[in-house]
Amino acid sequence: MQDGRAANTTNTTIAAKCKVKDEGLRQFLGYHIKRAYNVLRSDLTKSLEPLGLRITTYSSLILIVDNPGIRQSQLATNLDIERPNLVVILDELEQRGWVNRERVESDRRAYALFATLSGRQVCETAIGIDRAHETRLFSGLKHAEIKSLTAMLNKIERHMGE
Amino acid sequence: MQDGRAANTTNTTIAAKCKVKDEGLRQFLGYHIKRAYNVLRSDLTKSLEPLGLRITTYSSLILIVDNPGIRQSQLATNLDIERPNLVVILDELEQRGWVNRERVESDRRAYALFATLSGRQVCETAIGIDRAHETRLFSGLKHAEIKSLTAMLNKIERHMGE
DNA sequence: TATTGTTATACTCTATAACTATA
DNA sequence: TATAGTTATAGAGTATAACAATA
Repeated sequence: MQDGRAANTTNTTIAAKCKVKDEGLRQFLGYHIKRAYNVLRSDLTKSLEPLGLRITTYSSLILIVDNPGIRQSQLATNLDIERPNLVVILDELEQRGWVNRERVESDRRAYALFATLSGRQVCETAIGIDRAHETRLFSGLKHAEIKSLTAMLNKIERHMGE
Repeated sequence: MQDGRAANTTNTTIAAKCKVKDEGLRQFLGYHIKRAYNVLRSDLTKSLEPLGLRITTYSSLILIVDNPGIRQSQLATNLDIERPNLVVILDELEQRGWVNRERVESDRRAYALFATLSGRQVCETAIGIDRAHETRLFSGLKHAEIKSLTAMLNKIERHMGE
């Protein structure tokens, strides 16, 4: 089964007329997670683009809206983003007028982050878009399936800390 | 542990003393898929690195080993990789001596891809490493859970074609 | 005209080292 | 000295347009 190239003169291109064999890849759960993630990322990116948000800026904005005064370091930790990468994300959010950095008086090294009114508004809109995006892509799954899927993914994610 | 400072004047830094609220993000399945994928990607990348393989070169190599004579365009389609990006992946595999591009006589635009002996050997080793990696990270999941997880992810993935 | 592989390019995400200013 | 934020930089993945050779 491995080697289709019986003769160069008769049929050099067996793979071309057969279905591609991908059992070797499909045996790995990680392969399916990657493919599902790519589909989701691509669709959500396109869905958020009209708002001027990327997935990273959107995720950051949600946490800032829900946690007024959060520090950059806390945000980075919670989003699993390296601090240097967060800087440009916040620059972008600040430039759009959606987030403010405010010096913390008690520790002048740190910045506390606050969403502006328009930041909270665009965040609400984005959440609605995200919900619609997931409703669309997860329509084949029952509510209970989504819950168990979430639980299993959390188990995988937490496994690195052990 | 995080925050010892009680009050600024009253309390400008509420988030600093509370656990960060991430329910807004955690309501989305896509967020959990992304985090699980990042953990998996990072661990598999490190695991394959000693072999000189990246995830993309490794995935390509598996498909070439399992489908001798496959064309680049077929490979790109099956891996959901754009053709231009596949070129550098194959350059790398060819440079390592793991894959050969062979002109197809019946269509001289195309290349048929074949794994070399050492290509098949490194692929076998990599598959063993991948299995160990998944065994490690999925140890919290039962076999039946992994199967249903795979099925659900496939549903999500296929939803884009509709 | 369409397709295969290629080049060039660009954008995003991720990752690390080193700097500054505060603590 | 240690930490918060920053700068600079590099690697990897992804995406599109345009080209040459071939169909």
